[in-house]
Amino acid sequence: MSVFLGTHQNRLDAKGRVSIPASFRTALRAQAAAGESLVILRPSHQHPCIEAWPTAAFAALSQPLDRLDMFSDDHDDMAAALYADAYPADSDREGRIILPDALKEHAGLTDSVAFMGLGRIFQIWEPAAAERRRAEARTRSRQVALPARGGTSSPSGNGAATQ
Amino acid sequence: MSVFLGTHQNRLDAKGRVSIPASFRTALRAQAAAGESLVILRPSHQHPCIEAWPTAAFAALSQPLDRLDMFSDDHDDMAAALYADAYPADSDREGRIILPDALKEHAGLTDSVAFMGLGRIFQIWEPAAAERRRAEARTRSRQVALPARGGTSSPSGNGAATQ
DNA sequence: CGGGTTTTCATGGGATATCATGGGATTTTA
DNA sequence: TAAAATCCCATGATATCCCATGAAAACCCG
Repeated sequence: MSVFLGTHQNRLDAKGRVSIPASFRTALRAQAAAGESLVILRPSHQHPCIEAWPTAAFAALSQPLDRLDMFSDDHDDMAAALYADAYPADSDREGRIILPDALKEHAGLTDSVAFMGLGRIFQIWEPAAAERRRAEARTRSRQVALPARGGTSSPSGNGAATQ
Repeated sequence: MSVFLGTHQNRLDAKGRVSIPASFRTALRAQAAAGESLVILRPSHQHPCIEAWPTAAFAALSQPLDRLDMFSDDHDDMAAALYADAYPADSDREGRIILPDALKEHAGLTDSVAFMGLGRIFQIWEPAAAERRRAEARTRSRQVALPARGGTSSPSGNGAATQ
């Protein structure tokens, strides 16, 4: 079920803390098991933003690794791609997290932060970049639907898709 | 099944609340599962108005995403287009909701609000804009009806859900 | 079918809880 | 030892919850 909806803007304070929006916080807490981190943060490979994964969803990403020989190059490559840039984050009592400097730089964050819900995960953006990204996604998502008409492309059936 | 019919006008009050018309409320409540939001609000991609989706209908929109590779650009675009501008809303005991500022601005809402039923969903408009839109739709639907002589356009109003 | 009663609806307001923001003290880490 | 992280507390704004009221709609009875 989708849980992260909408785009919410909060401030990054002088101590480098930012409040996770309450609805995202509630959704993360509902999914986090005892002793787990609240959320896993990693740089997006597609955009100048941070991806935020509930811990269970992130763990599910690593399941294909289990099928690889632990000493193979494939295993090593995937493990590096998955784990080496990922950071766990827990919030303080007020629901704030601290973002690692490398991730802040990747996303170009300075004083305000936009939390963009994508259903199963959310992304953390510089607010103006987030606005541009949403506009781009609206445009591109129309184009996604159209070329799949004849069923020739591998994303099947999304002529039915949407908006 | 319940459908959203008619156009109803209510006031946006000083606290930013507006009553969902009783018939729409009844239809939404009939469809909402326990623990679900009553309705999902998102900006229309075609008109200066807000689209209001029963949560189940909105969830159905996301099913095509499941068929895309989660790490593909197409998936990311559609997830952003679908979720990043969508906000869940629950009503208070009197059946009122609060509209997010971004959506109010998109629809140009100030003090009155028009709820326009479109069958499976409804739209929320500034009342004068709603009136102009209904007039335009009447004109355009006549034009559509004429070439559809062979019954090509009569299959289901799936135009309702899209931009 | 009309009049009276009851119920529902939309609107308004106040109290309380939550949220986001800010700051200081203490502890941990490099 | 200094910087960073964590913990704790406070506050204004907003959302949520609760209650009231007049108008309109629905209902009932003769």
